[in-house]
Amino acid sequence: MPQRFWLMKSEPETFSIDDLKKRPKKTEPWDGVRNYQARNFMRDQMQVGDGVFFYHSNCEVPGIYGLAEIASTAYPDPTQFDPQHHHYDPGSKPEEPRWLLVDVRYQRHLKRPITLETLRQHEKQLQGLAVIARGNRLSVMPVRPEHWQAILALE
DNA sequence: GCCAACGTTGGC
DNA sequence: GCCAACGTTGGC
Repeated sequence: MPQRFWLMKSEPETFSIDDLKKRPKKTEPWDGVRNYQARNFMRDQMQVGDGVFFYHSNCEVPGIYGLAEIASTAYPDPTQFDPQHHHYDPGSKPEEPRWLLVDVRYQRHLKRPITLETLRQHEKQLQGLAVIARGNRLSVMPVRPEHWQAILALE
């Protein structure tokens, strides 16, 4: 199967690309996804080695700040079973987990961020890129190979 | 199955 | 902090 590409959002105050770089093995379980469409991408399509744009959302300058890769296939997100956890889901049972995650491994920072504003400036070239679509709220979204290349060329 | 109310996301 | 967009919930 050919390599796929993804864009994954994180609020940098919660977990930034710098945090990912500091993790043991530079790898982190991407927990807390509680959206079925995003879960299905992880469950059905993500493969080890897929490319990831690490996107900072809900911050001063939203945009892509670094590159990462998918480091595992999907497995159950343990935080869904922890009553103390912010992402606890009382409706999910261990024998039938509702929510999954993948491990994400740091690759590198971009020389400078590719901001949302920059992406929008290239909307012609990036037709269909979900992150610049109006009202889009998905935290995990696919990036077409031609868009991946075009965005990297903006670095 | 409809749809109003509500909660969350996330840019600005 | 505002608020538009949109997903989810729950009454009917």
